[in-house]
Amino acid sequence: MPKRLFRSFFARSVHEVAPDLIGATLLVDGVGGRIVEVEAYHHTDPAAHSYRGPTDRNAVMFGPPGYLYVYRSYGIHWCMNFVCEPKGSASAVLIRALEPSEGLTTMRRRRGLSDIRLLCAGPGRVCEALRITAAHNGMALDEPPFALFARTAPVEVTAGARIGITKAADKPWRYGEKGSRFLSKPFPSKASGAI
DNA sequence: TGCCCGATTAACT
DNA sequence: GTTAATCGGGCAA
Repeated sequence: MPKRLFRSFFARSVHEVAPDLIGATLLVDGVGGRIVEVEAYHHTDPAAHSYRGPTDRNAVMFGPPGYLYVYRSYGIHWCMNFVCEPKGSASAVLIRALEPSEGLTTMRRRRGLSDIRLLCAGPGRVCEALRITAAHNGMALDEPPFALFARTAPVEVTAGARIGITKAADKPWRYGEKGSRFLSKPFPSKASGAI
């Protein structure tokens, strides 16, 4: 049985946690898979929701690490983040893609498609497959319905520019499993390097 | 109060 | 490659 990850796992730099999450398994009510793509957001980062200080929406980011920050994207989708660093640092990791492994039938039904490669290939898609909504904002990641398990084998992690942002777009704070076919987009082979 | 725009996705041409 | 869908947050006035 893989080792469970608890909230203390997140109490360090978001740039350490983010690559360490690649290969970990995330389950919500027993449904989910291996994390293969994430992005790091730090409170000093102009692209981060926390950059301009606390508000009603981003309040969870300013709380303790190990909790879930969920926000509405483009008025349509939900996106989920894991809060990192000591309380008040307002840093978080955006979960961008999973390699589906548990509850495939459930995820296919929720997503309305059968192609396993598209079930969790993008932050909005992950939340639809795991049925994450604003109701999960502020919940602890080491308590039901959530379960996190450390990776069981070494993973080759690559980094690259984050997707869909205009500020600080040059920062290589997108991390993913090298060569995974479950990424939301491939990492440019030239601009990325193994860590 | 009004306006702009976004950590996206799917369906187009 | 391009664009519509869709709406709340954040800031200017």
